[in-house]
Order: sequence, then structure tokens, then C-alpha cells
Amino acid sequence: MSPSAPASLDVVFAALSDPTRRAVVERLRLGPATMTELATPLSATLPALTKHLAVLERAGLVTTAKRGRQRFCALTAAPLRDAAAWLAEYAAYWDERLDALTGYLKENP
Amino acid sequence: MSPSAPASLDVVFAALSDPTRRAVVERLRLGPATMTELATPLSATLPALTKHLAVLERAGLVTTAKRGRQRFCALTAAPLRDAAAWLAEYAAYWDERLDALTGYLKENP
DNA sequence: TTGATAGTTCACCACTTGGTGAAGTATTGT
DNA sequence: ACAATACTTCACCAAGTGGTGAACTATCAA
Repeated sequence: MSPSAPASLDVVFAALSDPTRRAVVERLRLGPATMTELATPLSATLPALTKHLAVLERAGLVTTAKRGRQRFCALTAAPLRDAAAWLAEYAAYWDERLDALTGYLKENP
Repeated sequence: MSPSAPASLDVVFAALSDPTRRAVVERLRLGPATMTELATPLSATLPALTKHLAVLERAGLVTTAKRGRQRFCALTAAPLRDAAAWLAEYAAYWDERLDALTGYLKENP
């Protein structure tokens, strides 16, 4: 698996479905951080965080680089743009029809 | 669980992480559909689709109503807007910094 | 060199997922 | 009444998830 390979929506959405991982992403908006810098405020253990980072990296959302004994983590651009684009289509759609079902059922008795 | 309760990002993203369920959502953009109308083009079995619909309903993405022996399914608005909003923040952020990590590591040798 | 620090890897656990086929329920058409 | 239709529910399975503690590796600092 190449580090910044285009990840599918499957793994991107799956990665974002975990609150700890979303917290990691939110933390990384402030700038790159090491594993312990990420783990401490989340009161997550390092083994657990290692797994979460693997998921985020597989999804292409996060890049990491080892510097000495520290591992720096930072956000990546592309995959989330795809996910956002996918959602944006539906957000636009829903702005128009808020209650498609009851409307449909009224029109088709 | 109330039918259109505001669902957390957890369940929304988890619901969208499955390709079959995203296909269901895409199909429902064309308008409401029954279970078999959803199942057939996806070549999914009805038991499997029943489970997927349960996930989509728990996430608040889809509403269903039973009419006789048919079950009509349609999209719902709110939860995906939250997910889209969450992602939009990051999309905007990533437009600015495409390679935060290498930038950071260069500035902090 | 010795010891602390930073992180990884391992085996293991309970739990959830997505799928199946078979059986069951309820509505509808003849 | 009977049979087909439209689903649902059930028990089950294989695979994956998130978490743990303990052991291991690698770097850095004294």
C-alpha cells in the first residue's frame, strides 16, 4: 500500500466513524503532533492509538514520518475531499426535499 | 429510538462506510423505493437489505413507511448535513496546506 | 554503559458486521 | 379458501474492530 494512494470512500468513512479517530483528526488541524501528544489528551493508550493511526493512514487521511524515536503525524488533503464531494451532492438534494417519503405517499395513494 | 432522532456522526459515517448502503442512498436520490426495488439492481438478498436499511434508519439517513405489505424507503435530510458540515471544515483547511507534515519537518529540524 | 523515553508488536478478549438459508408473518390477488 | 407476494426474523457463520497488558525495539540523555 503506497502511503498516499487514493483511498476508497469505504475506508475513509469507516475511519471517520470512530470518535477517537475524529478527535485525532481535529487535533491535527492545529498542526502535526507525535503519538504521545495525540494519546495524552484523549487518554488513549499508545497501542490503541497505533491501531487508530494505521486506520487513518490506510484511509489516506493522515501522513506520518518517523524522526528519531518520535513519529510525527499530520493531515493529508485528497481523500476527505472526495468524501466531502460525495456528501455535498446529497446535502444539495436534501435542501430541496425535506420529507420525500410522506410527499411520495400522499401523491401515490 | 425515535425514527428521526438526530444521529451521531459515529453512526452516520459508519452507515456510509458500506458500498451497498451508499448504493441504496444513491438509488433513493431518484425517489422513494420499496425493498425489492432496492434489492434487485444491487443483487442483494432481502434479509441482507433489511439489515442495511436498519443501519441507515438508525443513522437517520432514511425513513421508511409500511404500506400494506410493501415498505417504502426515502432519504432524510438532517444527519448528512451534519456530516457534510464536519467534512467541509476539513476540506477548507486542506485547500490551504497540502503537505503539512513535510512543511513542519522542514521548519523544525 | 545505563537507564529512561517513544513507539511497536504480540496474543488475546468481547463485540459487532455482513452475509447466509430456512422458516415465519402478513397482505394481496384469484 | 388458497396461493403468491413482500418482507421479517432466526440461528448461524467468518471476518473484522477496538481494546487490553506484557514484551520488545530503537533512540536519546546522563
